[in-house]
Amino acid sequence: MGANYYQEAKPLLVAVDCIIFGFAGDQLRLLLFRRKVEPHQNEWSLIGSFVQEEENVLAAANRVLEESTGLRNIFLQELGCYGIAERDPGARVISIAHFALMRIEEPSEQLADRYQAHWFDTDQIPNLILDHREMVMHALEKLRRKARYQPIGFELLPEKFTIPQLRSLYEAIYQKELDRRNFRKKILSMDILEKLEEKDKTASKKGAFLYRFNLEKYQELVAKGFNFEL
Amino acid sequence: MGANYYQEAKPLLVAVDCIIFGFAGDQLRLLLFRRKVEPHQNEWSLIGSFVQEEENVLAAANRVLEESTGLRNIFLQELGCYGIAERDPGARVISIAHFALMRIEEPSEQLADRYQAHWFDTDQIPNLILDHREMVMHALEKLRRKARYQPIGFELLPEKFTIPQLRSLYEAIYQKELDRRNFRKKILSMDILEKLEEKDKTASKKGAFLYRFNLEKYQELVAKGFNFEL
DNA sequence: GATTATAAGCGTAATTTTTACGCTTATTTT
DNA sequence: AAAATAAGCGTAAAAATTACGCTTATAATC
Repeated sequence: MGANYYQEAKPLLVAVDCIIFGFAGDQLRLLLFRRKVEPHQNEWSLIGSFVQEEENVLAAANRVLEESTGLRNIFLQELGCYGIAERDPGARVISIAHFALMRIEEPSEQLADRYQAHWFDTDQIPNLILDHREMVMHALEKLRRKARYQPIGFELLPEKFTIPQLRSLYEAIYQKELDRRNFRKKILSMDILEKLEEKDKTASKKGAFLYRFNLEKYQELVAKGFNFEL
Repeated sequence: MGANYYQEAKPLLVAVDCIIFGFAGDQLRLLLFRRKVEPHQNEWSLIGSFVQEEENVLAAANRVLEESTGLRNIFLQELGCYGIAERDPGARVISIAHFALMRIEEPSEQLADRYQAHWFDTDQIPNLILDHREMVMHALEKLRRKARYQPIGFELLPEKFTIPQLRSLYEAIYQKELDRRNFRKKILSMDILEKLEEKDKTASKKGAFLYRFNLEKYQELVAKGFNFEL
């Protein structure tokens, strides 16, 4: 110890990996990529990168997201550290896994072509390299837990959405049916949705009113002690 | 990329830091240490260490705990990665913070002498080095959130405890008073405590029966869909 | 052009959970 | 023996959750 404190320690490679979730067709989906390098070249993998010398870890995850989807400012949060010494046969690498939530919109096919990426159903995930399956499973657990107490579900929906769409999302997350009428009652009673004049008519004959999540209102309520729970 | 994939990346120092909580005198407490090295020698700090080349990250945290308290097998869980590039003026170090829960028992004074450690009230935490205060605040939040849905509080109590003791712990964690009668009703209704014959008479004239957390019973109930919530 | 089918949307009753709080009990202190 | 204290038990009121019937708007079908 002492003067040599920092010199005596052995540095390790530090990576970030991103578990990217989306929602489409009433299903929760995961974005996976073909690995470009050996070992395991061409196998399905989470997208990741090494953390650069002067780069914040979270910034590295954001960079990876932008490089792999073209999107900035999407929901991104740390999942945890994967630090088993032998987890990567290529070298001693610890990975800080992050999970991201994005709206799947038009560029979906472009994504696939440009980045060799593909959306998988979360209950049909192919074999993944290293400990990536474990990361995905943990991310799913975390998403399920977190979605209940924080309004993060909206990150997966378009800005304007219907109550039935929102319910369908929660049914996908929780993997269980929710009563239409009670769900609507509960979410509306929170008073964090803004009702719009427009209706979405793509999903039903009658059509359903579009709503928007009101972040300011939500934060105001939270400041007064409100707890989101769905 | 390609063959040089791993070679091109720049390795970083990886540390673990431990936020160690205890409970004594109806107060939640935090174990802090005098830092042994420069910079910030002698200032209050979390206990930590660099992750060794062939060591799992979690194992490093466990090693630190054992070296600093003499205790093995205490509750330990990852808190998160602290990865701001400039967080440590001594070098580029990322730290994986962990939080630990321990029973404060006899060796408390020994700890202080042997390891230059001291238990602080969680609402009277002194200035800490680097981003350690931030880590502690996050750990407190996580503890408060997690204690509500997982029976981790028992890790902070002696094996045998009374209902009023348990309530006092939760009052300390949540920083609010809980109704004696409703608290008892709720925790007993879960059917995860085993009532003992003995009474503890140190805290009241009448004395209170001792209980023990029944882990097997708890796990059995969880398997059947039970959700702990306090 | 009327009828049917479908999902949206509104309401109400039953049930369960939470909250508030009174009363008794065992023991120590006065 | 009386008073004081915290443990422990019970019950009623209030709030939240659950179950589910009915109406409505629209597109598809007859």
